[in-house]
Amino acid sequence: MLRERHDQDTRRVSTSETDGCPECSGSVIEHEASGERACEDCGLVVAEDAIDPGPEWRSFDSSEDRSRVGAPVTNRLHDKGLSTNIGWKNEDASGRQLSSRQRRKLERLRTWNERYKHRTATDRSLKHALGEIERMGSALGLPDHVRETAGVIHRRAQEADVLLGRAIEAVATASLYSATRQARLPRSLSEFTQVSRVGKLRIQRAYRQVSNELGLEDPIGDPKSYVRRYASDLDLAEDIEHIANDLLQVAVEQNRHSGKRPAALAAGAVYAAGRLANEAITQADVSDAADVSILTVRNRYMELLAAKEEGTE
DNA sequence: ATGGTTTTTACTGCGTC
DNA sequence: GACGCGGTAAAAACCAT
Repeated sequence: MLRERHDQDTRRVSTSETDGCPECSGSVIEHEASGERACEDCGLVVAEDAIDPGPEWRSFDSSEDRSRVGAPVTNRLHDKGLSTNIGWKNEDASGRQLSSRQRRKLERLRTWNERYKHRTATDRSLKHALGEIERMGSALGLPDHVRETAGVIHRRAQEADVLLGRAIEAVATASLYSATRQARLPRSLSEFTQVSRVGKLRIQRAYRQVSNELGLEDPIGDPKSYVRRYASDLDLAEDIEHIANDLLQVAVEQNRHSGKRPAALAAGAVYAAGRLANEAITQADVSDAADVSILTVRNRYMELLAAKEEGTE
């Protein structure tokens, strides 16, 4: 018994943006979570890492005015770039020098403005963390949008009191790690260890807690996110993809998946699905596509079928 | 460091085309 | 015989403690 396809995580993209599927000229839908665009009919993945088609800048208040005036709000600055800045020059708007009285007044204003900006301890630590995220992000060559999400994650972590007695840098690193995974850019934890100032263990702990606390999905750890790609690589029909996802669903519900490599589970599911659908695909094919050994494909696929048997009884 | 898992490598026999 | 498949044994890699 197959369950209906979950449609809430895909959305149709307007035809003006796409030319339809190159294979079968079916309509192309976008997978929201992964950013992949795939054909609705044949499952061919048209483009991965699609550019977000949404509006680039939002309006700053609820008004309709979207005039592009001023800098965009960014989560990469601790105050989102919205605080007041006072120039350092001692001149007025038209460039005239100021009187000494006005100059002293301006000095005071600057002082207080700076104090206000970094007033609270949380602001200061956030600033620190965002600095670290920037530093590590550029050291690892991660794209801007990843650093941006890392900033958001860190901010949320801070609001959820994850920091308590933890090195800020550990949480910052964890946030960045999490953001890169969200963006499906698999970087190993050890790469982060090399640029971070804290040890692997602390980062791991922080990562666990952050993702638990914030309920973040881990797209890399989710076997289903691999299915589409493998199925596409192997030129498999869409219903096979569905069967594979269904098998994974059952296995996850029975907790048969913990500890197993997600990619391996996905590979097993794809093979099992192919077999159930009488598709001519070999274990070696799947093993190749998924970069998992043949034996592992075998073990996973048999487990999945066993889980399905138990589930239906 | 250690112990428990999973994954990989290597080698096997069986059936089919 | 070549190929796909299922199994075992042992080493390697991984992860949590």
